[in-house]
Amino acid sequence: MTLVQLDLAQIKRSCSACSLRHLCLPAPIDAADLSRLDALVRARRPLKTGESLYLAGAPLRSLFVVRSGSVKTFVEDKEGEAQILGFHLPGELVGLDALAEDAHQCHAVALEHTTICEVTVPQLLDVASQIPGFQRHLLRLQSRELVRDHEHLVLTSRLQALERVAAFLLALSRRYHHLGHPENRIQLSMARSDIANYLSLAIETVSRLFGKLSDMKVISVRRRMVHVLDFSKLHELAREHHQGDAEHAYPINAGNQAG
Amino acid sequence: MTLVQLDLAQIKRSCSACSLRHLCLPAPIDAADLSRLDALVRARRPLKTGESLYLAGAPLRSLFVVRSGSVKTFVEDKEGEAQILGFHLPGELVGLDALAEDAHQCHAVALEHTTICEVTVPQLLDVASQIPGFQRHLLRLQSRELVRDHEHLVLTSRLQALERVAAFLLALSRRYHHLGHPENRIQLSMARSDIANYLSLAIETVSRLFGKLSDMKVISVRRRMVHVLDFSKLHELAREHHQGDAEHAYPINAGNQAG
DNA sequence: CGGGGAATTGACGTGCCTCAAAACCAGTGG
DNA sequence: CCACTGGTTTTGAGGCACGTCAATTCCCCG
Repeated sequence: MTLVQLDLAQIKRSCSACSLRHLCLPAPIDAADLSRLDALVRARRPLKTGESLYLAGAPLRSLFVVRSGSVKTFVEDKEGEAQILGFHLPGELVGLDALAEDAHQCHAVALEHTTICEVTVPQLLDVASQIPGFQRHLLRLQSRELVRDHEHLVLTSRLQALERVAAFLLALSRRYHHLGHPENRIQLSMARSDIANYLSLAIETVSRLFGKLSDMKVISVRRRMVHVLDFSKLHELAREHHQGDAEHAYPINAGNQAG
Repeated sequence: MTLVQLDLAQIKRSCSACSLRHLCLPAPIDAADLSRLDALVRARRPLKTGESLYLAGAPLRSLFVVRSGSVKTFVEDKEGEAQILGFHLPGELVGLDALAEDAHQCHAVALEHTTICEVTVPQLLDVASQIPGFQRHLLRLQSRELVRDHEHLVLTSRLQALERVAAFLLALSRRYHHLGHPENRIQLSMARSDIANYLSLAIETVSRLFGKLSDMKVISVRRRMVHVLDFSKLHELAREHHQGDAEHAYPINAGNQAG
């Protein structure tokens, strides 16, 4: 390997050149600060499908940003049954829930071939106390995570099974679109069982509802490839804009059966 | 009102004299820093039952600490149906989910007569950047909130109705005990409908299960006063230590019906 | 003592889970 | 090129935990 190649690799994994920069860094950041950040971000060996980024209980050393691919985080109960907390796409910070106890509270596993940026916590806190606005940025990211969790709770607690699936697909579409993907084409990186677990449904129910949405010509599904055919219908099903829908006038209960 | 009384009131609401100090402040904090904090904490007019601390959508100006009483936070969907996100007891910070968008994402309402400490966000961030460890403390608090939310999700997603109620009571018992209350005596500040909503159950189900736990001699209930009679049984029911229980060998499903 | 919200209790219905089996697909090796 | 294997996904039949509806009962409070 020549020096030139090394330099290229170096540049390629620096924040300055990263296309995801606007996702993990605060908006106004000058060149000097940026290079300071570059110094402390390390690239990790890429993860293969199913490989673990960290385990619950592990001492907190670093936080991670997904660079490409995707990661699921989940907790396990005593019987070994998992509850998936979230799916993390490129540009998203992983590990924030470990800051309370200085130990990871959940497992993080790659859903596909995935590359990761790593920042050690002491360095991160150090930089945060020095670069104005960065401390605030961290708080913002954590707060955003809180809001996400609340949305997840509402998703699983207050929506019918079909509504959950529709909302899930819409959210994924939005997030991938935000990363520059076409918004009608969703390449799922997770298995049906992961989707079911995340939505608190049985795997068979998810499968059936994918079929139903397909029958309704709202999406087309082939294995893990989903195409959205009718966004407005999907929105309607996800109860996201409810513009005078007629057919499914369910009573909206304080705590319905499905949640 | 005399000057002496004013001074007493002043002292009483200062952080230095607050019995909850160890809850909202980082452990090692010196006298000078403490008085600096005192300067920026304001007491608010007490809230009556049902009164609102802030509404979703309101611009973020301050964060709040419950001083006495309790608060529920909740979001509302388009149909006006609520989903309760959490109950906040004395010493707990409220409003952290507003830091992402500089606007409150949920409503906060007092469940009983409640007193509140208020800190404006600019002042808080200012102090955080000056007092070493305080920035970290804020991140810790937010992280703890994340962990709480994850526990709430597991509670509603993976547990049977009876298990949820048991786990809920145990958690409340623990939290009040931590505040110096007797751990077997739980004075609920919220209505059955709030508990039901928080646990994603129908209000009738909660009522029936309170009755069932009472029949089983695990608790005694009279209106909003709950006494725990058998902690180990309650733990068992909450699936918190599962020591070879025989009777209810449910299959633990990937996504059971109730969630 | 009477009005009204909160809580309880009972009868019944159903959305989703469970169990079971078939279909599908990717990867492997003959 | 195709049969073989194992995991994933789909499809069907039936059951149950919890929701819904409706009617009391219980308190709190004026």
